[in-house]
Amino acid sequence: MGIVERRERLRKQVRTDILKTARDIAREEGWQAVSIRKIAEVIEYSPPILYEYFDNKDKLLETIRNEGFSHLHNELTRLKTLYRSPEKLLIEFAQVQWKFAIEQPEVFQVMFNIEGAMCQSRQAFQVEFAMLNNHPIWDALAHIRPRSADAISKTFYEWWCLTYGFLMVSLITQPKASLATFEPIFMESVRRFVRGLV
Amino acid sequence: MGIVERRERLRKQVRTDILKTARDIAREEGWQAVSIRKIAEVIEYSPPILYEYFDNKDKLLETIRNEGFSHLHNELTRLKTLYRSPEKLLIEFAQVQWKFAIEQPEVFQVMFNIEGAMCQSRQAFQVEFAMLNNHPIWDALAHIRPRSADAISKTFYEWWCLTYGFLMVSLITQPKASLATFEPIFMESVRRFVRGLV
DNA sequence: GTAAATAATTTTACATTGTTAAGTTACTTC
DNA sequence: GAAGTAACTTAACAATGTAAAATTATTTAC
Repeated sequence: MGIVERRERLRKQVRTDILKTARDIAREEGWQAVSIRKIAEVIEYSPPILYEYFDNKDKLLETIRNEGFSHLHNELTRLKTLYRSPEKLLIEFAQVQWKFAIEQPEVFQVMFNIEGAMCQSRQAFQVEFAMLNNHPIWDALAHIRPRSADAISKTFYEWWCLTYGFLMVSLITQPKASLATFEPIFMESVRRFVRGLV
Repeated sequence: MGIVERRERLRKQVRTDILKTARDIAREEGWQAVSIRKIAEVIEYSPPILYEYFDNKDKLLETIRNEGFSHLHNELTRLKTLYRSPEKLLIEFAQVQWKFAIEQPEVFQVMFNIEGAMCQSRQAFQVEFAMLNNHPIWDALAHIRPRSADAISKTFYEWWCLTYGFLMVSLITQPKASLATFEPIFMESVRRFVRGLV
């Protein structure tokens, strides 16, 4: 009997719709405008239905945040298979980060609690910024200049502050239309950082 | 008759109390917890009184944001009188920025719409990031390495992305208790940036 | 010193929010 | 088709920003 499967498929679809709708509203009107009721209206269900899929609004945002971080992480591991040179990997990944932040600003906003997005869970940060080896970026830095784990961890942290920091400042302070102007400045900063590593 | 003056003084005091209370609540419980009613309760007035002092909640936050930016700007001009060397000025100002962000995180949060703070007005950014000469930082960069105005403006922007970006990433992703750990990393990044300018 | 005028403040109200509990409808199984 | 279960909605609560109306306190004019 495919009844259970059909139900499961439907559930999955509704869940995806909820997440997509939240992102859509956020992109159009900002995260302050995202409410359970508005999402419910768009997906044509009553508001309490959302609580069948997410414990609360915070967990919904947490899901979007985690998807954002794991999307970038997947891109990073994909790039690792493409480029042997650690320098190239860093630069290409920075490019991917920029593209992601510009194309999906509403996800980036949730990832870092900026511009009205607010998610309590700090779990994603502990994963992203864990200063352990075996992270592709950490490895790349270690390959470019082998040093003590502590020294590399420091550079690892500087990397995230440079890339994510640049993106945050740009997304927060610049009007959307003029953002493209800053991409070359960003990429040049990244290249200088990579050059300065040796 | 000093009646008008007395009233004016009282008004000023209440206004200050409102701003201070907002910051206090934000520091203790975060900006999501700051509500007109809660502020009113603390200053022992009914909620609508707040609208005699600020058009709305957004304007209240805008005031805190502007005060934050002008405080830093004042510190910068103060430092300019203390240090002749532009390199020294940059490094000392970075130190002031760090101190400010750590000691008054709730103000920093409003300045950049992070961690639940949300203020629509972008006015402060236009002032802070206006790539014009006569800004102490812009001047310092121009003195360290004289170039075209465009080239300096680019570096000027990189400066803000480095300093504010580093602070944002740190404030957002790190638990308050461990923030102190990152100060030397921040300062080293700034020094490398300054060294790299020549 | 009292009445009128004005300023200061509060009470009441409305729409919107997240979220829960109770109720209802639709579907599946026997 | 009846019983049981899953899916869903309605109604409700407390908290929010904010406006209008009502009230109280203070000042001014006589």
